[in-house]
Formats: sequence, C-alpha cells, structure tokens
Amino acid sequence: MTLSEEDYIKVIYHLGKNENGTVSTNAIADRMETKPSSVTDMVRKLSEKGFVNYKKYKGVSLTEIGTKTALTLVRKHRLWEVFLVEKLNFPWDEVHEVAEQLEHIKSEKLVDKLDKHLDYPEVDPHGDPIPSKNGAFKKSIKKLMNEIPIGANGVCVGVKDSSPPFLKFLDKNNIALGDSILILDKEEFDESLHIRINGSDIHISSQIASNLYLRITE
Amino acid sequence: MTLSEEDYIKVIYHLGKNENGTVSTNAIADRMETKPSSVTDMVRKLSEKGFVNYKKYKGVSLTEIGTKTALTLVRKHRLWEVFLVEKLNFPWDEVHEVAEQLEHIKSEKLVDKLDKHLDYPEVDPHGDPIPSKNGAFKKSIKKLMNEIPIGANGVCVGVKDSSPPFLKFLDKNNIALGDSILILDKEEFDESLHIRINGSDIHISSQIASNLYLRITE
DNA sequence: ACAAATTTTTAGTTTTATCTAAATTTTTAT
DNA sequence: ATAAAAATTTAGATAAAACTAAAAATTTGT
Repeated sequence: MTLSEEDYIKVIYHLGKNENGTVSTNAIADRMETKPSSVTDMVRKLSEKGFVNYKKYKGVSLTEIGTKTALTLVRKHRLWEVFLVEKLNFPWDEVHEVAEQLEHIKSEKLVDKLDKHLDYPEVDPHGDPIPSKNGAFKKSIKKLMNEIPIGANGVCVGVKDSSPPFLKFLDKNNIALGDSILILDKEEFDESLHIRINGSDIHISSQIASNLYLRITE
Repeated sequence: MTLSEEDYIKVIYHLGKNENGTVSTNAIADRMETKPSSVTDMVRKLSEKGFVNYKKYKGVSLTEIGTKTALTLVRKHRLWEVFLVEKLNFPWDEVHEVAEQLEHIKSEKLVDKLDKHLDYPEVDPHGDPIPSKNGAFKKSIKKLMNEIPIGANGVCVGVKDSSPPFLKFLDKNNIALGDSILILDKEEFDESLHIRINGSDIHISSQIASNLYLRITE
C-alpha cells in the first residue's frame, strides 16, 4: 500500500494535537502500519516541501502551511460526512471510510459549493467541529460553556466530541443542541443523572453522562 | 504521473466503442500521453487479471468483466456530473475534471444512494446516457428516433452526445428535450436550418445543426 | 552518571512503474 | 511479392517507495 503525503500530514496533525504538537517517528509508523524507516524518508520529503519541521531524532511538527493543509483535509472530510448522512441518508457509523476517500478530491470550488449546499454546517455527524475555510474552528464547547452566564445553582451541559451514543440518545428524545438543560439531582451523579430538558424530566445513565461536559456554579 | 488500471480500462473502453472493440497499443499511448512500451506492460497486467483480451501485436479488447468495470466507471462519472450540476450548481463545462476524480471513489453503496438522491437520472448534463447498475444503456437516440412515428413530411430531431453548445442553445430558447421540432426549410440545410419549435420559428446555424441527428421521411 | 533498553536513522535491497533504444512483427505501397 | 515504413514488443536503465538489518542517538532505570 502506498501512502500519500496527505495521509502523513493528517496523521501528524491528529497525533500532534494531543501533546505539544511534536510527533515521534514510531508513533507515526504505528498509526499508519508502516515501518519507522519509511516514515523517516517521507518526513524528510515533507520537510523539504515545507509541510513539517524536522530535526533528526527530535520528532516532527507541522509548519503553518502543513497545519493549513491538515485543516483543509479535516474540513473536507467532515463536510463530506455531513453530506453522506444528511443528503444520502447514510448511517453515522458508515460514513468514515467513504469520507476518507472523498477528502482527497482536489477542487476548492467543490468544497465551497458543497459547504453552501449543506448550509454551512458547524459540526459533522459525530459532533466534531468543521474548520472554516481559513482553518479556524468555532470556539470549543468548553470555552463556549464558560461564557454562558449561569445562576447561583446553575449548571451548563455540553456534549463531548465523538459521542454517537449520546447524540442518538438526544435524537431519540427530541432534544437539539442548544436546548436548555437543568440538572435536578446533582447528588446521584455517580449512577445516573436526573435532568430536566425542555420542561420534561429525564434520567441519563452514568455511561451516557460520561459523554457530557458539566460546568456547575461553585 | 502514475496511471491506474482504471484509467487504462476507461481509455480502452472509449477508444474501442467506435470500432470493433479492438484498440491498438499506440492509440492508447497517444490518448494517455504515455509511451507504447508502458502500454504493453500495463496491458499484460490487465490481461493476467482478466480485464482484457490481449494477443501480442494484435491489439487489446475488454473482456466481459473489463467492460463491466468500464461501464461502472462511466456510470459513476456521469452520476457525479449530474450531482455537480443539479445539486451544487456547477456550470456544465466545469464538471468533467472533478467527476474524473470522483469516479474513482470505491463504494457501491455510495453510488446506489447517489443515484436515488438524484432521482435515477438517465442522462448526464452533456446529454450522454448513464448506464444502469447492471451496465445497460437506455436505447440510443438513433434507435429511439427510428421508433417515433412521423408523418409524410415529418422530421425527427435528436441531440448528439457531447454537444454543450447546442444544449446551451436549447436552454436559452426554453426548449426541453422531447419538444416537437418541425423543420421548415430543408433546402437551406447547408448554411442554416429554419425550424419551428413549440410554435415559434428559429434559425439554427449549421455549426449547431452539426450536433443534431436528423431523420426525415423519404 | 552510566549501562541497558529503546528509538531513530542509515545503508543497501526489493519491487514496481516508466522510460529509451534496439529488435521484431505487421502493414503499406509499388 | 517484396522492400520500406510503421507499429509493437523486448531488454535494459532509471526513479521512487517501502522494506530489512545494522549503526547511531536518545532515553530510562538504577
């Protein structure tokens, strides 16, 4: 199997965003199911082309242009996922593989028109944010939550990235993101969560609750 | 540039459908902007894999499975072109290059769902027919025209494949395929065509007329 | 701080695609 | 029918990607 520069850039992006942005040769090799020596070769090439910063034995990180390239790929991937689910009625859990191919189609105009066709979505079907054309993400959920004014006993609930089970749960209960959610019984949080959404009470299992961000006034 | 098996199969299909189906090494090389010796190598490979019949010095033709593969590619290409024009509002003359990439996406389910989403179109934006899933074309325009009953002085007009200028002309004059067209002055056919469409008279230049199929009662 | 373990790079090999140039086969023209 | 021209294949060269095994650098544990 022959891996493309874009495949490498994407992996470096995804591995790098957890830490300080520097990724090891072996980590890349493991993720891509290739050999470290092959990674060294490719990383040299990417460095010569200006996509990564590379110092021997010291790992790789994306340059500004490398990051831009990665974000464009993420944007394309997630827009295509929205298309597959919303327009073609694919199930959520089947879109990744196809989007993995579609993201490599080269046409800026196509992406712009797709974005418009989908009415400029901000998240993909898994709840992950879609970077804007210039590579900016919407503020993260955590940041947004911190900006919402909540009262003395207030609670703010957000949904973590990549939580299909919880999104399915919301869907089933006719709850859309942005609805006001009030936690009634904070005490029982370990087992289940008793909350009031849109005026009706619902119990949430702790497993699903683990997919939530909570911000509670001190 | 590294050419794929699919690229070769497509070219053999398109070159072969004019003649008896057998295509020469040089014709392929010319079309693909590669060298005849490279074609020989690839054709051997395709032959081993069962996509083509190949006898040294005697040219290549597609096997049944090769033809099926080619038709699937044509189907995908044309469906994507419909999508680009009808859903994303691309201009007709810009879709080919993008469809050339999209046709290589591998997912049978995607093609089925795209077909449904587009409401099972029978022609692409250039008027070329879209093969069905099992590889069958609708009857050709010529065949259809021969089945239409026309009177003593009747004329039947069809649009040839790949004639964007004429389609643009039709569009501009609010003429849809299937409208009845009556040729008034057959005599002047060499320079321009004087026809009556939907009750109003129109002159067609001979250049545009060259994109028409005509069937005139003897 | 240092030896052992781990990680990463280097050197050289293999595989694959494509090319050039020469050899072979087929076609064309008289 | 045969010589010349054209088309096609073969043989060998080049380039790129990925591998194996050995060498070098870094990190870890005491």
